[in-house]
Amino acid sequence: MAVATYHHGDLANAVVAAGLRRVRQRGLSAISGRELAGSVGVTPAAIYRHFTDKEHLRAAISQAAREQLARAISLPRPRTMSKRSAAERFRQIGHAYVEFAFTEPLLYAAAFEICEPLRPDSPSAWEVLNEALDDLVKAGAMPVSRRSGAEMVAWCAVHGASNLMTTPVAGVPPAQRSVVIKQVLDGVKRSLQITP
Amino acid sequence: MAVATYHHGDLANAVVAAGLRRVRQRGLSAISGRELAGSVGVTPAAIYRHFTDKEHLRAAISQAAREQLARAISLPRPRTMSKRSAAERFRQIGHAYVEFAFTEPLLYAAAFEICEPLRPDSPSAWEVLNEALDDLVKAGAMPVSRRSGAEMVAWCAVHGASNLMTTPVAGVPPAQRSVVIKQVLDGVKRSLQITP
DNA sequence: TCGCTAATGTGTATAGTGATTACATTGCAC
DNA sequence: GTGCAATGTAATCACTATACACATTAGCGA
Repeated sequence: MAVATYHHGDLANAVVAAGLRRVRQRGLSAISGRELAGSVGVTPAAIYRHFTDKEHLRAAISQAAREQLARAISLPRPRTMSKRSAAERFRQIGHAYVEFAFTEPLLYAAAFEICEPLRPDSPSAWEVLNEALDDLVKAGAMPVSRRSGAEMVAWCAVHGASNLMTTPVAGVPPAQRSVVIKQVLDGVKRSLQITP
Repeated sequence: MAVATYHHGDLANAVVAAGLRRVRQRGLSAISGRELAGSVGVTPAAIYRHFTDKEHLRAAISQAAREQLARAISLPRPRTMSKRSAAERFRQIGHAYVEFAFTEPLLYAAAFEICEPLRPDSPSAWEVLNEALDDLVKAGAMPVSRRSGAEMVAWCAVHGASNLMTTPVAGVPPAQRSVVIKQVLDGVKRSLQITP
C-alpha cells in the first residue's frame, strides 16, 4: 500500500489531520515534521512541497484547531428567538467555548499559539459570537447602547477564563472551575446588561 | 576573560537572564540551549548541571517572565485610600497589565506558555490583584457581596484582552486598542459594581 | 492515443539541536 | 592543607529542519 500510489493525492490535508491528532496528545510544540511525514507514509522532504516552512505547517495546524473551536461553539440557532432563548443561547455559547478548552486543552492552546490567518477562517468563532450578540439586541435582551464593543468584552472574559483555567497559574482546582465559570458568565451578563 | 574563572559562579541565573533577553526578540519557542550557553560563555552541557531538561530551563525563563509582569503591575500603594483612589488604582493595575502585554508581547506570551510554578512566584500578579480588590472593598468602592470570585472576573477580562489583542485573531487594529481596553475595563467595573 | 511538462514524492547530505558520558577543574568544609 | 562535592569541558549520539538533485506521475494539448 505504501507504493499503491506514488503520489499521495491529498498530502497537505492529510498532514494537517495527522498533526491535529498529534497535537491533542502532545501539544503543538511537540510536532515533528519527520514523524508527521512518517505517520502519513511519506518522506519528510515531501512536506516541503506543500508547506514552505515548519512554521507554515504549524500555522496550518493551528488554524485547523481554530476551525474546530469555531465548530464546537456553533450551536443550533432557532429561527425565532425570545429574550429568554437569546440570552440562553448566548450563555451556552460561552459555556461551549470554555468546555472546548477543558476537554481539548492542547488543541485549544494550539489554536491561539500561532494566529496568522492563512486563508480567512471559514466560520470563525468571532462570527458566531457576533451573531449571538446581534440576536440578543434583536430580541430586546440587551440594550443597543451596549452592543458596540460587546464582542470584545464577552470574548475577553470567556477567553481569559479558558486560558487561565487550563493552566496552573490561576491555581483553580478543577472542582471549583464551574463556579468560576458561572461567575465570569454572570459578570459578562451584568456588564452587557443582558436582562432576563 | 573566558578562562578568568573556570566556574561561572551564577550560571543558572545568568542563563535565565540571557534567555529573557532572547525571548524578548524571538519568543520562547526559539530558545536554544547551545546558543544560550554560548552567549554566557560556557559549554552547552554545563547548563544541564542546573536544569534537568530543556523544558525545565524554559519553565524557569517563563517564570522569570511572570515575575517581570508582576513587577510591572505592582503600582505604588498609598497608605490611605479613598473610594476614588482605590478605584483609580485598580483600573491602573489593569492598564499596566495590558500595557506590559503590548510593550513586551513575546515576554508576555512566554509568561503563560509554561505555567508550572517552580518555586512559589515571588510577588505574584495574583497577589497584587487581590490586594487591590481588598482595598476596593475596604474603601467602600465595591460591595462586599461582589468580592468573592472578583479576582477571576477581573483577571479573565484583562488577561483575555491582552491575549487576544497581542495576536492577529481578533483583528483589532492597534489604533483601536485603547478603546477596546476602555470598554473591557469599564465592563469589569460594571460587573463588579465598582462605584465612583 | 501519445508525449510533454509541471507537480509531487524520494534519496541523500548538511548543519544545528538536546542530551549523555567520562573527565578536568575548583571552591569549600573539615 | 586535603578530600570531596559541585561545577564546567570535550567528545559523542540520535534526531531534526531543510536543501538539492533526481524519480515518478498526473493531466493536458495534439
